[in-house]
Amino acid sequence: MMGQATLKDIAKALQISSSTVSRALKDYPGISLETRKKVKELAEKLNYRPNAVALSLRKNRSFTIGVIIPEVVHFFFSTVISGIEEVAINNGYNVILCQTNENHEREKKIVETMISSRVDGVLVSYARETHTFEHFQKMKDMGLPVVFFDRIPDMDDTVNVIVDDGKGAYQAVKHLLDQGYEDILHLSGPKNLAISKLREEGCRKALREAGKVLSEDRIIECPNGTIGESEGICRRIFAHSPPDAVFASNDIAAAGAMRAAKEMGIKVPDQLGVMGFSNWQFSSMVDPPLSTVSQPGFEIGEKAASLLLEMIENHRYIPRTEVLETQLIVRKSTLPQKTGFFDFSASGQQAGLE
Amino acid sequence: MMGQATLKDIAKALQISSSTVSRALKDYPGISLETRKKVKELAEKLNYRPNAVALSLRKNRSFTIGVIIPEVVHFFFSTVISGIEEVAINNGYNVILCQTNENHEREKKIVETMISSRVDGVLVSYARETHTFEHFQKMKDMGLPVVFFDRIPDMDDTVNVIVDDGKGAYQAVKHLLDQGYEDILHLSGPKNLAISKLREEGCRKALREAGKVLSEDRIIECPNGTIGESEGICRRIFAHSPPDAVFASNDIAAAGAMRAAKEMGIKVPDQLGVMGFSNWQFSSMVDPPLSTVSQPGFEIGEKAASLLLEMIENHRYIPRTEVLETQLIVRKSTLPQKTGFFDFSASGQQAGLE
DNA sequence: TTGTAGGCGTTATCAC
DNA sequence: GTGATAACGCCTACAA
Repeated sequence: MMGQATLKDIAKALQISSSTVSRALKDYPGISLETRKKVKELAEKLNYRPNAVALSLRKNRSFTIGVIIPEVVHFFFSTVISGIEEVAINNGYNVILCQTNENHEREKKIVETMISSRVDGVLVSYARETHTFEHFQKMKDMGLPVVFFDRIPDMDDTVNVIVDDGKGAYQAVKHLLDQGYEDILHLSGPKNLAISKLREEGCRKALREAGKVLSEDRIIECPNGTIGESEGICRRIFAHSPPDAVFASNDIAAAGAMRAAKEMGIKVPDQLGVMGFSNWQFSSMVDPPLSTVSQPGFEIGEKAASLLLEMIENHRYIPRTEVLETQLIVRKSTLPQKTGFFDFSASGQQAGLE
Repeated sequence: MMGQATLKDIAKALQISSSTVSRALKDYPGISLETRKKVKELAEKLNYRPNAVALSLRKNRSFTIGVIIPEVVHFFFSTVISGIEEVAINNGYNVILCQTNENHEREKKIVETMISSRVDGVLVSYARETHTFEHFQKMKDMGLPVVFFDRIPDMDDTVNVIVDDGKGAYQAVKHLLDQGYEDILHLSGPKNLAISKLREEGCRKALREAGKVLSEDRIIECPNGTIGESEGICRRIFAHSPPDAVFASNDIAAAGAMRAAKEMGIKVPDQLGVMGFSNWQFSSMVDPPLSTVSQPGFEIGEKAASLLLEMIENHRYIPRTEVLETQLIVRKSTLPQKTGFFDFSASGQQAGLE
């Protein structure tokens, strides 16, 4: 058991040169049938597998892409990864995965190891803590292809893939208004993420069109994004000035609002409409099922990976931002009795999963 | 932009040999302070990063471990990955991630690329479709360290990390019986997975101790593990011979049972107790919150990765199976009124998350 | 204190 | 048809 067999091993055993072995295995022209046969048989017998590391070194291409994300346990990110993986594997690439846990220092270290590992390109959704982008700039300056998804940085000439958060939020809030809800509380995400701003903006726009304004005390930041956080916040607000609907920047926050409502005896959806964002797996399972805005995670991953492979193979790229559409998912949490449970007339909605 | 700087580049620019550069950068003894300084400055300026690929080739060590799992979107697996990553990154290893999507052919291909990539070791939870293990045996025969987790194969001398599924199931069913439920329906997982058998066995044992038997029509397989599947199955069964409790092999199936019950006007937990397995993220958010058995996913990942690194660094190993404990999580779905909502007396339970 | 040479596994190039 | 050689980037005996 002296490790993996190499071309040299086969060559030595067969008393031929390793270049011949290499050619025989790849069916190059100009190798006698007999040699080819002998080589292939021995290779099979010795369980020969080409050494990808040696190949990487020689070709200066690792056929590996790096993925930097906050956390795999987020349903959204795990679907994105599936999309990335699908494209990668179909094109002969491996995926190296690193999680920042939303930590900036860790992110910087990860960038270093990505560079060292000589990945052919990197897909990034940066950490919540990240406000400066020199580490990513460095990769770009080295000529390493980078595609940002979901969270896009304040940098020049990047390639990005996002969903139309503004429009998604707009549709969500418009739906709430269409259902007759009037006083909307917006639970927003971390202020430093562009997606938070865009969702807030979409929310404002829908209200504006209805002749309303989102007053400052009707928009509350949920920086941590835990269910406990939003539950606490909602409980306080429901106690002194209850809204009649909540539009949360993500489903977890929405679930917190539902919990608070339940504990305080506020009926969802009749006394309070609740709308989330992201369509987490649990959203269709809570009671009442949660209306939300679905983001095409798998497609984002596919798109981002495709763009990256394109950049890698073409050695050049056009800076741009690809915007994918969200989809409003209307469930029971925003369908008060008065408009009827099965009234799906408002706008392009669709029933829940499965 | 001629790619990454190499030792040679620095050497040439400084008119010294690349071995000197190498030594200077690593603070080897016997390099003049002056040289060292010059080298380090230039390295910094050129943004030099050691080429991990070259290192891998030379040392015959890639400092990369492979992870083969069915799907990242499963909450359980994503927590396992987090545990693996944590250990890996803290020990200077990268993680290559591949999903089988429960597909056997894909799994075999993945094993090939893992071998080609010269990963230093592999962590595996194999596909549901997989019934033969030659591909894993091949890795083992090549001397490639492998650790199996959660789903362990029928192979000799392997290293495994699992949870005590039998005991977890036993505790779960015992709790149901303690609560006064009598007629228990078991929704089991795919029959070919050892975990399914163990959970079923634990279920039987608890019943046996209570002087009952699990009759054949009270154990139903849910091979796909979707919510729709179990919902359909339960609806049929509830219609002609309703049990008073369901013990599902996973939370998704349990959620399906709850849905079926809700649609048929069966009250959970008073008319039907529902117990899941795995403690998915959504389990605490459904209504009523779902009792379940939590598996320490993160710890499984940590343990499996630690064992693997140990095997890698020691070049030898002792076949064994590490068994981690599950934890019964009692929530409202198995606490009928008659025993009181806050009666946590039965056995070592604990309240839900957050 | 520094340089030289060889090799990790592969393949492209040139030579016979 | 086949072989020898060099090169990818790095490290490390061994030499000087």
